[in-house]
Amino acid sequence: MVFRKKANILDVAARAGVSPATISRVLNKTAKVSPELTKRVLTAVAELNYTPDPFAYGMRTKKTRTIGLIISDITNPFFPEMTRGIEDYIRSKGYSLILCNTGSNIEKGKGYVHLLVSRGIDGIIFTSLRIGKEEILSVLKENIPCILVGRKAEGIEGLSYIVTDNYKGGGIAAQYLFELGHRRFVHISGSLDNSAGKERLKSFIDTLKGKGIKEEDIQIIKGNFKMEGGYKAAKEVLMLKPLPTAIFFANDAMAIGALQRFWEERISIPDTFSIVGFDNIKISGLVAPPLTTVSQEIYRLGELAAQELISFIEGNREKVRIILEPTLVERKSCRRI
Amino acid sequence: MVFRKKANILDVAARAGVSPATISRVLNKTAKVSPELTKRVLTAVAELNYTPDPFAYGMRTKKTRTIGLIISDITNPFFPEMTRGIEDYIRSKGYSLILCNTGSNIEKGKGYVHLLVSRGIDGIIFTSLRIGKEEILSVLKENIPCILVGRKAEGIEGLSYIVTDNYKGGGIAAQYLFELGHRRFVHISGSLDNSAGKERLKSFIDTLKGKGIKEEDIQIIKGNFKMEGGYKAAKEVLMLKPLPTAIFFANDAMAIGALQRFWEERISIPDTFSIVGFDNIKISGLVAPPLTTVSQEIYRLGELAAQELISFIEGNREKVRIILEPTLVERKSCRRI
DNA sequence: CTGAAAGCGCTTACAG
DNA sequence: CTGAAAGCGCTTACAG
Repeated sequence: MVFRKKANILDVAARAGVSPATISRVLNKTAKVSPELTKRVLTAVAELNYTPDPFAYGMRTKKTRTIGLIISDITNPFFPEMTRGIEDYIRSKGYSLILCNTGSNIEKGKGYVHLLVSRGIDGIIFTSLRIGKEEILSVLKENIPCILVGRKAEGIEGLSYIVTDNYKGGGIAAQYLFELGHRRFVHISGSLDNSAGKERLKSFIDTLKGKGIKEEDIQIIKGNFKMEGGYKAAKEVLMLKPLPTAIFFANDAMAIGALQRFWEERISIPDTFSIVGFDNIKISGLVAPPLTTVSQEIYRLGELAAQELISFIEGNREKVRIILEPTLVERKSCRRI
Repeated sequence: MVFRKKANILDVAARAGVSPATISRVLNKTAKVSPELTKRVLTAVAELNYTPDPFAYGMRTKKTRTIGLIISDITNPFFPEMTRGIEDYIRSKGYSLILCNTGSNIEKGKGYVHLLVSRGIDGIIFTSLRIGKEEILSVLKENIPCILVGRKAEGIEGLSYIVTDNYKGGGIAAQYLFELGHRRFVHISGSLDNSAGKERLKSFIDTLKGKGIKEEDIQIIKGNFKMEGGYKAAKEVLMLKPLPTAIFFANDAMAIGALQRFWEERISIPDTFSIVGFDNIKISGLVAPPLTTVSQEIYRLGELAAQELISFIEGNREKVRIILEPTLVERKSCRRI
């Protein structure tokens, strides 16, 4: 192939014997063009291997067909599954994904928001409100489509969200453990600055109390949704009095961290403790023992978020709140007592 | 805040009482501007909350400050760690990352390459050659900076790469297992269409033969680097005759899948088999038993790839081959016999 | 259905 | 050191 400068719309127009406007119209399907001209345009495009300049296009239309995803850390196993759901969907619609890891750092998060906006992305998917409500509000005010996944948009009226019914999920865990005969519980909570952590905690307690369990038999250890947090919490569990027989972790990552600690301490699961997690991340089925957990459709969560965001981008203005149902996935980390 | 149209460079110029060229020059530091004017420009920029239009900028400079990363699947735990290394680095340089999951589908991979190129990204990070050499060659020919991470660019002269010394890594596994007293081995290989899989296999065999182990005591089962592959391979291991005492998995994901299978079959590790993995992904330390593995610096691999790519983008033209050293991380999945 | 022309918002020779 | 002006490659009223 001879080296040749990239063709522009004028080259194609000349070759096809039409005006650049016509080229634009057939490529963007933005107006009717006669079959005759359409054909000439298409062959000229093919012959010159023409691809429209994305900058010029963007300058006119203000569209990048790019969306931003802001997460804390792609290394947290929850996020890859969700990210995959998002990326697969938007790709099918011709969009690309810009990935941003804040490391849970608020300033870094704000920096990403500005970066994305200054790059002219078409929309943003948030996974946390920790960036600050004012920040998100200001993006919304600029009319940039946004959506929140995995938690409710508490305190931000105009923000759409997609979540799993976390309140119901916590209840499922409580119910299951109770039916297995357990009467002394601990909950290792997630971070409590978001609806997911709060609802899992609250419903676990509510449900158990509803069954007549006393307050002192429902102990709480504050966690943070991270593996290391679970690892640390496991140690604290061992010092509890009275010792519980059942542990509900606010997510699988913490449960897996705890499993590790128990393994090190030669504490056998589920013989000593019955354990229930939350999320059903991929590896939960691969640890020993395989983890019983309240399952969220993580991939689906991402997919739906992407779908709604693109619907906003393409003109829909209705605020949306989608709530997915959690289900129990029974594996081997619990026993009847 | 009153709603106001976004300011453009003319607005700022008017406000500062200078020409748009001067605005451009101070913002891009592309020529000396007197302190006096610089100051006026800066305050006008601040007052109008001006951010340059990324499209107009791109149209003139042909730079997007965006790079593309093409991987098979972010859900494979190796990739998040690498991706994080990449993203952290490029972010610090003002670049953004577009994430592309091919699902190991060649056509989809090619589609991503075209998409990225048509979007005018500044560079591409590849993690596999499976997309097709012609494809990659054609990108290289368009003078778009590229780099390959995690495998050697076999058969593509002009492509720089960053890898771990996989040949040495396989040898480390062999040596370690041999010293523990093992004399009958299986290797569960990775996919063999890339240097990583091939070298880990070859050096394992070479090293063992060098110690006098007979061919029939070094069995090979073909794997694919995926968890499910390891799960399946574990079953095949059980039917081998003679039964090996040591298994070297070409990566941790497969080892973890196998651990799961062994757990289900009530086969105790390391009592029945000693197991060594490769990669040292985060969860390897969190399975039971914690996995002994040949460690790659995964995050560092990503970081270096990003660094070299940006150095290409910024003008460096020298081809680069960086080889990182693997090390053994001893945990609990092996025993002396 | 089609084309001529304006204009999107910048950067960068060019001239001084 | 600074500005006037051309031009990057498109899209989209406007006119016919």
